[in-house]
Amino acid sequence: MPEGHIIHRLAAENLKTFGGRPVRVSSPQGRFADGAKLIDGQLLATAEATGKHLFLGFEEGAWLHVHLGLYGGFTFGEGRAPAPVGVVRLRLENDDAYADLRGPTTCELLTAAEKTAVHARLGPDPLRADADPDLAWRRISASRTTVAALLMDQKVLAGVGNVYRAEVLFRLGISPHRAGRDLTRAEWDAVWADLVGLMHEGVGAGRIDTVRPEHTPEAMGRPPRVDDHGGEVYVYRRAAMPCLVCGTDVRTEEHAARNLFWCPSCQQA
DNA sequence: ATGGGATGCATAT
DNA sequence: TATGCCTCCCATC
Repeated sequence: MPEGHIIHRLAAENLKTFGGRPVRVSSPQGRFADGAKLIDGQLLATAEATGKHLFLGFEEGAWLHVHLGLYGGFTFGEGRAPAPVGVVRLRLENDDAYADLRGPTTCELLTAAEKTAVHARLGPDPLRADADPDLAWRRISASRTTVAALLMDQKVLAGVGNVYRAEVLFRLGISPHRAGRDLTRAEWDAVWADLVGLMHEGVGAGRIDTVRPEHTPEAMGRPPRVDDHGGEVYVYRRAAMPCLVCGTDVRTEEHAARNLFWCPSCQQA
């Protein structure tokens, strides 16, 4: 379930599990066999994330660059690694633990310069302390593109995906169809601040929860919901269900090749 | 058994 | 704007 919060968690978990020790690196599937061989047995020195990009730094200077794409994922386990199940692109292991990577859109080795180039094409990441939200504001405030599309554009903002996009716009009552340049500075500041808060909570929880305490099913006197993506949200994947705040049916449409969800009443143009 | 969908992105037009 | 790609899982037949 890869938006930026998951990638930051993965950086921390990889570092905790493998950091400072030699790591056996392999590619049971074979597709990353050449790269795995180059770093096999080296110490894992660092791990970091920017947006949805994960970087593991090895002792001789190579960077393992992973992007999960739509459905890639890591599985961690304790103890000796079992025989691989399914299509495992990358396996990291030591005597105490292992991690399997399946289905990534990117799994490659980069030089430091190549890694820098990846960072250079990404906008500020709300989860990074060194992020400069002004860089995003400059692009948004000059763009005729919808705010819905801009929030998903990793050159504008790194780490926000379809769930955070839908939810932050709902929480601030902003119609997803407004042009970026029609946002006020105050609205942008609020969007950024909310993303910083929500995404940090997401890193801690490992899931996306955006519903304020006063709107939880319990507080509203509704039966509790079980959401199939794992968190409590206002509009994401709630098409044709009543808005948790006003009761209007949540709407959905395909927007720039992604499913967009919003409440037409709470988020007026 | 099958097929569609998915929290993403690159490329082509 | 449309298409392809990576892989798994679930609903449906």
